[in-house]
Amino acid sequence: MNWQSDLNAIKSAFPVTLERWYEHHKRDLPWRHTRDPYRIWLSEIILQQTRVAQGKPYYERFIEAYPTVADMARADERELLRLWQGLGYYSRARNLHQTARYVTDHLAEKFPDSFRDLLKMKGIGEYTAAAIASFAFGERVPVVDGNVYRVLARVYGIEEDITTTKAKKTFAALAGELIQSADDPATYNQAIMEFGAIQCTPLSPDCLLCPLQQQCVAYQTGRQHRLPVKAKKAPVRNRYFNYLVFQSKERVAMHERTARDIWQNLHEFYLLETDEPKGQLRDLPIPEPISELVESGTLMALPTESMQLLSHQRIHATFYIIDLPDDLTGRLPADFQWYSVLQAGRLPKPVLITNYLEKAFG
DNA sequence: AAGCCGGGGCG
DNA sequence: CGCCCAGGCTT
Repeated sequence: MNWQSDLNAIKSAFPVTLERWYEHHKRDLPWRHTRDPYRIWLSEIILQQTRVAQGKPYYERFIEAYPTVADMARADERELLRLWQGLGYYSRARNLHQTARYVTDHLAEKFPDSFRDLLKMKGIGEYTAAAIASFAFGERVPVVDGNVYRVLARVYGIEEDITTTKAKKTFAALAGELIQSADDPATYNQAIMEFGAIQCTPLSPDCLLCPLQQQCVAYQTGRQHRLPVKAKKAPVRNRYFNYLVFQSKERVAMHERTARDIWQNLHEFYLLETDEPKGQLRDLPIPEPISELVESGTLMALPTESMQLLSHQRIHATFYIIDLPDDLTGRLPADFQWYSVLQAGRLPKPVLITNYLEKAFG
């Protein structure tokens, strides 16, 4: 038996193993006692990005308030939103109402009964369409939610970053292949999600009592805690660069950046960085020797503002032109030099500075 | 492809 | 405090 047929054997055994596990471990949840697409739809919308424990009481209240889709369609939107209060992602509630009205008014209270038609409803995406189609109508379409990413990434040792579009395709294709071997697509879909929720959990998966321990690539290679791979988005930091553009007789003072920071070895004006925007020169924390220069100089025109986006930073720049009397031009820090506009134009500079020079002196 | 939308529970 | 949760819509 080569590895290819070996892998296929695992693939066909996997769904049935999960289905059997599910029959023994499934939680008793209210939406598991019905095949009414309305109730299943409601439960799926509530459970989007929401834990079962948090959503369950809401589900009970909604079913009591609106036993049928027509009841929900007739409801006042403010009342529906009030019932939703505290669940978050409030657009879910608005979409819920819209779809209830659509099903009632245009589909004679009969829910779409296929994955394709369900997808057309407001608030129903790939995951929810697959969930309703399989749970209510037995369609053989795979759900791919956070649990499925985690379980498949671990069992098959998939290292792709699950936040990318490419990875979504990889997982959807694998899930679509796997569900072909399921005894019952609805049970299998429930099973893989339940398995992810209570056995193959994000932080401390119960690998020691896991029925897939032998075939799980992650466990066999000790990587279960590092899968799935999920890139964290780098937070964009706001920085405020207040430039004092000292000028004297058609020349400007510049220096080279040397710090371990952006724009290393590029030239810029005298910089005061603050962690919040400062609208005026007098609000800036100007150190002693420089403040004397500013006092003696002349502020020319209004400050110019511009912004530059970097990968993980947003630079907000404000430029103040300060004209210095001749006798003070030697008082800047030692690394500053005076350049004609032409000379300054030839220095290596950040785009932000180049643009400013062009606009102010070009 | 990336940003936005939320509240709660967990280690 | 950061991560994650039965995702989907908009830009």
